[in-house]
Amino acid sequence: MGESAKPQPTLELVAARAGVSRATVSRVVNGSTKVSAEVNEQVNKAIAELKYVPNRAARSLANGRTNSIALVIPENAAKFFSDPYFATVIQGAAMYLADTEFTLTLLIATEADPAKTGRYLRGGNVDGALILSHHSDDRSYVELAGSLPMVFGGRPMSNESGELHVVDVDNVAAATTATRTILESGRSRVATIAGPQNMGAGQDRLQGWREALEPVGLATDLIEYGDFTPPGGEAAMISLLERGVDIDGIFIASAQMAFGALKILHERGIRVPEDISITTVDNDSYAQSASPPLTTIEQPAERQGAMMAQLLVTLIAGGQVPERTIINTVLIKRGSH
Amino acid sequence: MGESAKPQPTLELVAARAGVSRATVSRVVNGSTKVSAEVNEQVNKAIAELKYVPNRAARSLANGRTNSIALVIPENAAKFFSDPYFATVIQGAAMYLADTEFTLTLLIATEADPAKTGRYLRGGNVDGALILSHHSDDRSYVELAGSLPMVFGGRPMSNESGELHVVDVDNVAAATTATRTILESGRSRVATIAGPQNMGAGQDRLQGWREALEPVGLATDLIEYGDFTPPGGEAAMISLLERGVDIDGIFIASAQMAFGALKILHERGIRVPEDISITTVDNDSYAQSASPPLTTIEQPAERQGAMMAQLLVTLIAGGQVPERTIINTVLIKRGSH
DNA sequence: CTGAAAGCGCTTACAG
DNA sequence: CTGAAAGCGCTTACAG
Repeated sequence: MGESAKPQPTLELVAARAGVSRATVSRVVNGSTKVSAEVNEQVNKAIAELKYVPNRAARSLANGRTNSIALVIPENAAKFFSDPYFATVIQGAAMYLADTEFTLTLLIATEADPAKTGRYLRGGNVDGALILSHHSDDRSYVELAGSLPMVFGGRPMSNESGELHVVDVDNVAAATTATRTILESGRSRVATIAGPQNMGAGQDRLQGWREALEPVGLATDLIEYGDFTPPGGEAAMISLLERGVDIDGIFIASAQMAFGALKILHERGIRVPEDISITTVDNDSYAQSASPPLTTIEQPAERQGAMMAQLLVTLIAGGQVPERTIINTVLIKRGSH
Repeated sequence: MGESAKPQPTLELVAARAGVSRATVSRVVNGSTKVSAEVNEQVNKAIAELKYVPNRAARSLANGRTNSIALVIPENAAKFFSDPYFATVIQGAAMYLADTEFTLTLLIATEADPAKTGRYLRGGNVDGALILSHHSDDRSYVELAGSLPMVFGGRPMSNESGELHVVDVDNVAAATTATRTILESGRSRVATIAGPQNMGAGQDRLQGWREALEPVGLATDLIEYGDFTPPGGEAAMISLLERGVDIDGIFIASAQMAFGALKILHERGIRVPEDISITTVDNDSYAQSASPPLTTIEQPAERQGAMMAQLLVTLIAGGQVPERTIINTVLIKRGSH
């Protein structure tokens, strides 16, 4: 008959201690305004004394909300997680949600069972989802957008439906700006190391480079591709050099690739920016620590993540959000151009 | 009376369709062995046809388990998330759990409300927790270990209780090995750039450096500290050089710091490894892309994360796990020593 | 091997 | 402003 130690105190216990009904305790817990100040105080006192914490499962079952949000990440996560840009987006979303009632559930979209994630999302386990997939095979998520509030980070490749909400930077404009910065220092033979063409960011940055060169009558034939990583940048740089063309500028689609490219350039005694002017995207530690430090386009990744979370919360609450939200980028001039 | 569209099919619907009771459907869903093959098949057919997915909240409320695991991360997450090592640990844990019934909930231990995380963990919202905090103020989590299955990544600073489960690399041995590698190339004036001394890894690697030098009668006075980031490494390198001592080797406690130090060395025309031999810890893209590529100790971060998850799952299931699990490191020889 | 029934801890119309 | 009661969708002894 004595009180046992471990089990969490329940609403019922709080109610008994405060001398009110469970309904009233529930109202206090949920911040209902229709509770008298006096009762409100009693109940809060009991809650504090008992260290009562509401049971999520019960609450969820009763009101049909889960208070949890999925963060979907492509399995190809080795690359993904170690990319400071994505890591920072996640951080921004997580920190924003830490101040809300929502909890973030990490979902790895595994290739072994591709339907698993969809099942989970559709299974009523979350109130909404943040999608960071960027590959061409993101169709399944795009289709889910009809039945579950979702916000995409970066534009998905397969956007037929239109009824999507995405938070993105204007990658085309960013690349154009970065490329023009090279032109301003008087260069005229400008190459690019582009990102993967099965990602929106990869496509758009290549496009932006073109849009800077074409209007001024410069050639757009010097293109190599990398996977956004340092080794990818190294390989692309080598290929570029092997062409035997006189290059005096390169727009490189990510700082990590620029970093790899720089290494090759150093090894061959090619000077930056004297011989080749370089600009890139991402203001991460690669851009900052490179020699010379890289002139780059900063993407406010943390803000992007927070924005994604904020929009999703709005969506879940039944609010309206724009289909496309653009996060402004800023050009950071350093020594590489 | 017509069937409406959206609402998830319930257990009840499946039962009706399969012509059995809800209890039986529940048994099938949970893989009970005491169901006849025939009934089992009928039920599974109904489940497939209805695309039934069990409601987590209801299940959780009924059986007292949440099937979710918290991943606790210190708020000081800017540094944290962009550290490839931690990112990879998280990835390892997430991928391991993706194949289980458990879901990973990201918890940022916010400084604004330090008790919030504790409340969440104690509130019965999760079945267990993975703690990646490494600072001296991790006491609150250590204390929680009594009431909730927990596994620590890296040894916590305040380990009074003893009843802890930690997965760690042997940082002392790693540092000793790395430092000895410098000695083997005939160096005798060996400095270190150590990590933060409020983290276990920072302390232990400094200790390992000492243990390599003292037995052979070398001085252990050349110590500078950094925060594990490239800028931290730069600053420490500058301080080291300002001492005006002839240094011919440096053990640097992280690749990111080594990376920063290398930048300073390049600028001053000091050659690596000719003038100064360098070894470090972490086989990430910093170590791989540096010039020269860094001789380093690889910590299998993904495996560490997976191991943490695995041990926690065992603990939750009521199993026994060792208090300390050591992940082996491996020395990777490259051009910097 | 299978079913009826109680119960998990909340929320929420509905009355008053 | 407050309470009694039904209900959220499962699981699990308990019988049979």
